[in-house]
Amino acid sequence: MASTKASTIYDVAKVAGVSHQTVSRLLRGYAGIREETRARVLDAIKQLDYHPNITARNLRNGSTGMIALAIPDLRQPYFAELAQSVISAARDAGLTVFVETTDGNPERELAVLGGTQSQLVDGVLYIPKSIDADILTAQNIEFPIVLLGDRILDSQFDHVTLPNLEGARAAVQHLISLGRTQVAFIGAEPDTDFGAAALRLRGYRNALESAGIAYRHDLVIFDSEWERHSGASSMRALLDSGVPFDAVFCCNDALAIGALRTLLSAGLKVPGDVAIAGFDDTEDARFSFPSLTSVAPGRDELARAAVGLLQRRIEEGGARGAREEIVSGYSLAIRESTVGAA
Amino acid sequence: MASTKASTIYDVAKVAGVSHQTVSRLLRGYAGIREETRARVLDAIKQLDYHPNITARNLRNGSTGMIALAIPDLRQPYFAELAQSVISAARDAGLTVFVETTDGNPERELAVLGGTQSQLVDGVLYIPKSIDADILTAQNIEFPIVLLGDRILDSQFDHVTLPNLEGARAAVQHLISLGRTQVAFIGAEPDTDFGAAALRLRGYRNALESAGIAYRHDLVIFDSEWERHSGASSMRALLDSGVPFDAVFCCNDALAIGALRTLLSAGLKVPGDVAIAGFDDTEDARFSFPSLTSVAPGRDELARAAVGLLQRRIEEGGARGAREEIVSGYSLAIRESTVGAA
DNA sequence: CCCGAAGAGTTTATCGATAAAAAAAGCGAC
DNA sequence: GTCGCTTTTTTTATCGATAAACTCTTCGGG
Repeated sequence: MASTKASTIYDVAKVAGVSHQTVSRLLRGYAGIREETRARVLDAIKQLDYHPNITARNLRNGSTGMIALAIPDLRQPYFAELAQSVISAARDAGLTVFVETTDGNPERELAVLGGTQSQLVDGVLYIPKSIDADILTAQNIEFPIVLLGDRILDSQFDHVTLPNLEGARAAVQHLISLGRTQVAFIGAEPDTDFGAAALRLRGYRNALESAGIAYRHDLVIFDSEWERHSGASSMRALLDSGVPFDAVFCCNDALAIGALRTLLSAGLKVPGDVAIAGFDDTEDARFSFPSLTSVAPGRDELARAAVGLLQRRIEEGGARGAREEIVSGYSLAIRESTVGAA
Repeated sequence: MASTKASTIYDVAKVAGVSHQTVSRLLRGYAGIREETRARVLDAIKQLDYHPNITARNLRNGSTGMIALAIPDLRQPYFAELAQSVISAARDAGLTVFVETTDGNPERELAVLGGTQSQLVDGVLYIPKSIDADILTAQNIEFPIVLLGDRILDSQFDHVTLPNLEGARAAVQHLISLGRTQVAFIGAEPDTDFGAAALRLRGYRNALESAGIAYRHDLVIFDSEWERHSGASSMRALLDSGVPFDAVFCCNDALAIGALRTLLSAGLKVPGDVAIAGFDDTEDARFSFPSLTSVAPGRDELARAAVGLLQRRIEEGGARGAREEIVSGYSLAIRESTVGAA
């Protein structure tokens, strides 16, 4: 650490009566060292409480064992939980993570890619929010990067994403199976055919279709913020529109929590009057009242896959293999907001 | 970045036709450089898109511009929001943060202090959970460290904490001002006179006293987890005990959210039958239904203070000044769980 | 008895920056 | 024109590790 003078391999070497190189070799598991010498060096290491200086090693080796995690905002539970999973997965992989929050701000999202600290890390795990594929491609990125999360667009980059379509379809099918026929959708995004919103909307339509229910524009609410407050206003808008509905699928749990709040404060019963389901299975979904039915992507699995993929790319060095796309599995956590007593 | 050969100070020097030292000096804002030379160097820097190698600089300077944030678990909103504030504050201070999650596990909490990466950072911002002052003191820590958060114990270290007693007192006074007289307390911890739980309990007792209400053991529920699930079971326990109560103060919002859920699913009206207040003012408190009255510590202020203090300690080097203790301000966010219509 | 190969260590160069010392250039005064 | 002083620039050493090249034993074979 900065404030104390730590011992170096030279100190160890001096104590052990060998050259620094012998120490270095031993540390890196080099075979040709006599048993007696090895013992002396190990002894010196213990005696001096020597720890290799990572910075020096990094400088020499050119790699740091650190990855950056670019994430919009830890205040949102979905991101916080994802970050936690990534950090754990990275630790298991022997990497340390360096969290860079972007606020979903395009400028800051870009800054991460060119920023000062990008040289400190071996690669970047990127959870984009407002940046789209074209901008990203135009950046001419020449280091390992893996995109992660729901808002992944078709791009040249490796990415790890959620079963958007399938998950949404399963949730909506569940709502329909309860006898609901007027299922609203909150969280559509205008003007995109790609991305999580579009895929989840497609899953919703798929489910309607297979149940023989006609798709209706007036049940689809646009909302590209996907936060609690926007979910609350979107639901307000839906209620104000006067269009009758008996269920809602929200693109994520934050929207659902906000929508749920609006429903309850409007005096409606959930799930009596309106059943509601979300996506992400964040922890707050389990403790709302009624608790929230939600699509649960394998978050840890996702994080592990992303870290693993990034690590492979780092090891590959320049030689880039074909782009990879990993999609996690999912399950549907059914709770009170769809099958409650109320 | 690892995969591409970045240009160095020597490359810049060659292009500009000067020595590397001239470049270095210019970069560090040294005055004695002729205008014409300066222009040539700046030109070369731009031309080569040169960025200084941080690792090399760190090795030479002995400092890294990075701090570690040791935090139990990002999945808990309070920690996630605090982490977000710390990261922002650090960025403003020109530091980058390196998040280390400990799961509140004593072993891992200790590991952070001796761990490999501790040499990578200039200091540590430590949010302890299960570790106590004695253990920490015994660690013989010889680098800058600042303790942060609610669970700060009396110790030899600098720390930045919340107005535990005052905040709790204000919340309970508010409950009493609504005419509630049987105010329960969830989140007490056995066997401690220090720490947030004890201080908040004292605040609770203060409020009762000044209102002339007798303190009653049967209204105080022990809970040292302070999580949603434990809040739910603590409330369950309180209800099962049969002790009548018309208000609850919970030591944090997570407990309150869990308790709220139990109350509502037991068919009680909030705040009609029971008013409830929490502590932390996390975002989920604002979107529960009813929304949750909560003590709002100045989280950003807290984070800024902690980062600032740590930075000062880092700059001081070994020469340690007197221990500092900073307590943030607070306000009470009054919401539906105490003054709702229901 | 000398040569070559293998084994065990040591010396020297390097990563890319900063710091200190040394050298060169510029400039006014005598 | 050159001495001395300041300004500007270059040279050399250093941070703590790794990599490559080199030295010194030891030992077996011809």
